[in-house]
Amino acid sequence: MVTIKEIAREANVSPTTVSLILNHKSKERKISPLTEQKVLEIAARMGYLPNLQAVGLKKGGGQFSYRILVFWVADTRAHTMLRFFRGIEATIEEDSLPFEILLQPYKAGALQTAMKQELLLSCHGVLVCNAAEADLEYLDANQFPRPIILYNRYSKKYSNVVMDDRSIGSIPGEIFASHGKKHPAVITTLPTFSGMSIRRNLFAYTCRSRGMDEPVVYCCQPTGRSGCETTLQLLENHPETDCILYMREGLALGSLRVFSELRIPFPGKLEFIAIADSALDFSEVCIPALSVVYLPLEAVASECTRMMYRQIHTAGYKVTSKVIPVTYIPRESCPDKG
Amino acid sequence: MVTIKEIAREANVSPTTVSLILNHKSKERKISPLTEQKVLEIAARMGYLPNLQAVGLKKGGGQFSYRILVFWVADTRAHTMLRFFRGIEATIEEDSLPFEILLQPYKAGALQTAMKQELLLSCHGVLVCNAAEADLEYLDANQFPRPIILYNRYSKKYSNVVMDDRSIGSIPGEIFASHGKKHPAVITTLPTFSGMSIRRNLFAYTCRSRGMDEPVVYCCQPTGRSGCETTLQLLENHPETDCILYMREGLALGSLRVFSELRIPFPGKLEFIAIADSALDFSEVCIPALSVVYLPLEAVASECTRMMYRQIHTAGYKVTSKVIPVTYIPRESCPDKG
DNA sequence: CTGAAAGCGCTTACAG
DNA sequence: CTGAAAGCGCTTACAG
Repeated sequence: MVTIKEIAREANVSPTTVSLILNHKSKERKISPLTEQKVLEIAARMGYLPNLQAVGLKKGGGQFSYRILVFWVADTRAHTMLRFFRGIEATIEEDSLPFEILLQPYKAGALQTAMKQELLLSCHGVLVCNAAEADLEYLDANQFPRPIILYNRYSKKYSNVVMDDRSIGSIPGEIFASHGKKHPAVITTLPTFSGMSIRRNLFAYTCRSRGMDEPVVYCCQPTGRSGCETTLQLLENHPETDCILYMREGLALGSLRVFSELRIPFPGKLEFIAIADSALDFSEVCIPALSVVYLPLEAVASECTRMMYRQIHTAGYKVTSKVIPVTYIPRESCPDKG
Repeated sequence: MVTIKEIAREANVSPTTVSLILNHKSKERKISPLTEQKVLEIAARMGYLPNLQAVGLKKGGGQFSYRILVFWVADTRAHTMLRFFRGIEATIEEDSLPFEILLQPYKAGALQTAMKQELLLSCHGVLVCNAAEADLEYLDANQFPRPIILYNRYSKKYSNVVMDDRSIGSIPGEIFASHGKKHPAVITTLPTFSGMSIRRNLFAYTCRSRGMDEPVVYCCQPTGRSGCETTLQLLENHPETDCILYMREGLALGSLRVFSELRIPFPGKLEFIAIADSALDFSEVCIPALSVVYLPLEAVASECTRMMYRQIHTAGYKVTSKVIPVTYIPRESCPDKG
């Protein structure tokens, strides 16, 4: 990076003069227009950019806040992250935390590439979201200069906040069982983290232990259209299906068209529940309105934020894990029985 | 902020020792455990936090990238911002730009509060999104130390990238007219920026000039539920309505329940078009699938990003304005006529 | 086991 | 109109 000094040398003036000119103080300090012109030209030619750290160190004096780096995967889970972020923002405001949130996108499984040493040093704390198994292994195998908290991933080494994956899976199972259902199905995307498998396993386990069939599992792309097509396949291949668990809200929303076209009534023989990971307020007005296991993303975000504050402030803060409970919201797709 | 020096004084050791201890180098440098303990304790008690700017200045040597601050309003427009962000990320990757994107939420109309001098100095460029009128006035009335680009707002003072608001309004008008519609309606939220008014005005203008009625306008909250209720009211009060423009996609999605319950068929007498500002891929599978004026958020983001790069790199870069065209996508709610 | 000193890149009070 | 020098808070090679 070119510095003010190099420009000064090139222009045959002092660093002081260069600094003044670059900060638009030529007028008030009466720098000659010629000098100004020359310096500006050279700065542009050399591609000068201020070193923000030096500027900050000199001007800011102290700092105003803690910088938190949030690593998140920029893929279809974007809607989820949105609620998560709003949860962080809300908590920062609520607790008047001096936090500055910096987003750092990364590719699933490539956390290692994104977690540069210099990047870590430029923040006070790190929140890792959506870590894949490979990412967790990387975290486990290395030491880092700043405190790290995991969102929705289990860990022995790092503090973490998770949702109650077991309940997320068992609740729909219990409900379908109590409604006398026998032939369950699951529509899911490829699992992106272990929690998804836990949810599915607990659903299957609950179904079995309540005397239902082993759930039929259909896997699709994370789009509404794919949810739609997959649901159609499921119903063609397994017409006996009487209850469906959608592992993502978007898949359930996509499927509505199928139910409408096949004239499947709600309430009726078929019931379904979706795990609602999105920010859509649309699930309550669609037809049928979705029964959902509502993921408490804001609560998780809030806990992550507060845990981070404690972690940064408390020397020798111990690894802690917090499980946030989930809510079930019955609506038309699986109405409560009196 | 407490510094390493102050801790050193308090602990009766040198700053060097404190630095070593705080950087977990006690072992390799054989600092006595007593000293370590003492310093750690004092640091914790005094609430020490490293000054990242100083750390960065010393360690990083140079910098690795340009830091861009994105001011955005954390409200219901969150979905829009999501697509916008992905557009930025995609362009950064595509062009291999050395950009670091920092999100700075702010409240509509309170940009002034968020735009602290120290914050601006800590970045290389600023992208202001969702500015309200008051925010634009603030920007116009003041000078800033870093280049500023406006997203989707017109300005004489700052470079900006806007969507073609006139077409966004006129396209639906032209289409309804060509389908022989006579009684248009608009369902909107309160306008949050001048572009929304332009869209509405152009729609009304197009309707009038094509011999249709003046559009009936209904205003609602930015939720699916409110869109649903408002549509019901509209149809009760104005049963003659034969075409509707929804100013937000979420309002149209919310209204689907009404059409279904009133057994209004598509295709049929009634047609509607939505301005699609969201990231939902759901509009193509809902019933009826939505005809939309699709806002080119990714293209806008891409242009903002590239413009920022030029702005930062080119001394004396002039104020430029770029208009991004929109696309119309016909679907079931307003099918194309042969 | 510990410390004095140099220096990262900038800004600014002061001197000329 | 311009420059020499101090200093922001840290890290680290070097000396002891």
